[in-house]
Amino acid sequence: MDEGSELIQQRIRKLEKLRREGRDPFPNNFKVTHTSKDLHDAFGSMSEEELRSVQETFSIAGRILAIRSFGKAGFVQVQDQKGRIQAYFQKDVVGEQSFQLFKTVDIGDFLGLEGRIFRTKTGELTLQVQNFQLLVKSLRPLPEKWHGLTDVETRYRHRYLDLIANPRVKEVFLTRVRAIQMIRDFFTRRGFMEVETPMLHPIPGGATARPFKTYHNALDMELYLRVAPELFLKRLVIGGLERIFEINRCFRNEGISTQHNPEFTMLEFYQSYATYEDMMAMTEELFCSMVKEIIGGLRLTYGGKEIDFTPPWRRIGFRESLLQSGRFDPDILRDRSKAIDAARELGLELKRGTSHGRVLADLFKEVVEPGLIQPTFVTHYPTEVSPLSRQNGDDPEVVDRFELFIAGREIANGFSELNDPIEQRERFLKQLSERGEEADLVLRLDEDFLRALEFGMPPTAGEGIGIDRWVMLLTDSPSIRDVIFFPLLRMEK
RNA sequence: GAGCCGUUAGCUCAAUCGGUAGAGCAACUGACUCUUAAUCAGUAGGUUGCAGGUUCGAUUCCUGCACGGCUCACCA
Repeated sequence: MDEGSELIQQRIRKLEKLRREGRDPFPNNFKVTHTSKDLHDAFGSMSEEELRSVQETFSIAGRILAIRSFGKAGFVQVQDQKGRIQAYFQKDVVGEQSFQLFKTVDIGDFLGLEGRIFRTKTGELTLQVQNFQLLVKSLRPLPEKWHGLTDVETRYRHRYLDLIANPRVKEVFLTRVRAIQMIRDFFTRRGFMEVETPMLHPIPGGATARPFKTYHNALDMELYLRVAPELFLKRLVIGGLERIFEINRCFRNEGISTQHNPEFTMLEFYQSYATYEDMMAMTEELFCSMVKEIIGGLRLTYGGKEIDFTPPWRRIGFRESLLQSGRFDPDILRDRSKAIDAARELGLELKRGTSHGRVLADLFKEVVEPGLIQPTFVTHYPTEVSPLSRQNGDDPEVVDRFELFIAGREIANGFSELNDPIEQRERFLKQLSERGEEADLVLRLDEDFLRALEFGMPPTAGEGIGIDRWVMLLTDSPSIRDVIFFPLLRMEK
């Protein structure tokens, strides 16, 4: 603690004075009967005359956000989890001794308040305090009330201050919680079982991203934090769990940006005897129900752009989308070198595996993706960039896969699962040879997964949805850090 | 990892051309029994992110570092 700080010293002196007077500055015997919201809900529409007949007393507790005090009376604004309410202290009502205590409380302290409800001259619903207790003496001054807390570093590092000072922040996280709850309900109602699979993977798989490495002492074993749950969820499908979903953290040791946090939350779900087309239909249904429930309609505004979720959403083939951009010679689809030329013209670096499909995917990312503002399913990606997807029956060069784009970002990725173990092994091997130079990618053949596949996986479709990015859309948040309580930051000095 | 921008009182922000670092809120003292950015009078609060350099003199100019933001790259 910065013991030199005068403000903290003052408060410590107050705390010591309370102790000397025999008052506990941190008691825990106060019983709460109501929240601020309970009172607003019950009495918010009643006039002062009507309130006069309410003789009941209410006990609420919360943190003081503002004090407006006079000689022998005073108002405080108290905040609890559900909101804020004003309380009125009068010397004549609470008594001389209690009023002296009231005079010493600070912004930031917690109070337990008991009293009647009334409406002030200016019309504000207010608790007329009859008895109260200091519940917590706060030792540090809160951010200023009018401008609030805007310093982003403080907001992220000390999220509690952000939550206290900026009511909007609580709403964002409330929306996040509601969205996740709705996803659970959606899948549970459809007979999906929620499961948990390992975070610690001996071989990282299910996505091509750099993993975090860790180590288990007793087993003397290197482990990786999972980059995706996919391969373990499929093992469960092989075990006969036909409908499963998991909502949990994934970890990728990549750069940090407004759309990337090293740990993020992903929903993955799998349904046997379904196809990628069923997944698209389900995604539409899931997202529309959430938007309707949370926004109250099918249109929302993100970053000033209106996004319309009215189904059916646009669907376009991956290759078609490249041609429709009007930026490319159609031959890029047939001729790998033409595709590479097009990429060079755009100034793209092609250091990764430069398979034809990879190059086309890079062109797509550069040219098509940013323009996909309205919800759009892009289907039939090149097989070369989709190592876990089932090939299309008519054209083995592409897979039965889609990605959902909204506001120029990838939100979901789903496909009919590849369940041919021989083909899967070949795809893995191809992937390994393509990326062999990139040693730190730690790609290894997951023999255990391949063995499981050899026992037979029912035809299945699966999908992954980035929850954080979806919540960004629902809450009009420009940065992923606005929807994660504690985004990763460098250590403070 | 690269580029650009930022860092001044607890919070939000000023500070002319390089010339003694200010305000509002918060805090402290006093007045005030319906305020709500309460009001009024007064007081205190600073190693200007850190370390160097230039200069008679640096918040200001230069270099390095730290942390943050945005953009790019890697990825989802």
